[in-house]
Amino acid sequence: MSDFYDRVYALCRHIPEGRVTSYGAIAKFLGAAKSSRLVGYAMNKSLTADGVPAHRVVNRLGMLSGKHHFGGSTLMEDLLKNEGIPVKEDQIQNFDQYFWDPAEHLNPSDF
DNA sequence: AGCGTGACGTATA
DNA sequence: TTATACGCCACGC
Repeated sequence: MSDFYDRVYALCRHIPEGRVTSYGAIAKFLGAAKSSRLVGYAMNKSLTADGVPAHRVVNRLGMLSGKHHFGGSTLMEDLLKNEGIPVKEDQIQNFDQYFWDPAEHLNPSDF
């Protein structure tokens, strides 16, 4: 397992309940701002790993782009709603209000 | 070993 | 302003 993935997983575990972040924010925080796709790829793998709240990670528009990978059901949506995050039409409402920026809450030296 | 792919994001037209 | 193009890099075939 590559270091990059480990870092992504570690970071995701730091996402507080009821909050979400974006692939780009994660990539940027990990120093791979141009590799946001890799973050998404890593999340895909994380579906099989536990301790990684993949449902709290969405694209920069707050859209549930990965919902299709959650078994094809409304699981992701339910999980988010369950944490108090309003989701409608595969999109988080008031996204900026729930957005959680790792750079503002985590210590880069931990990674 | 090489090629295509992808839960994104930014840059152009 | 909306639509398309391209870069990015690890992974699977």
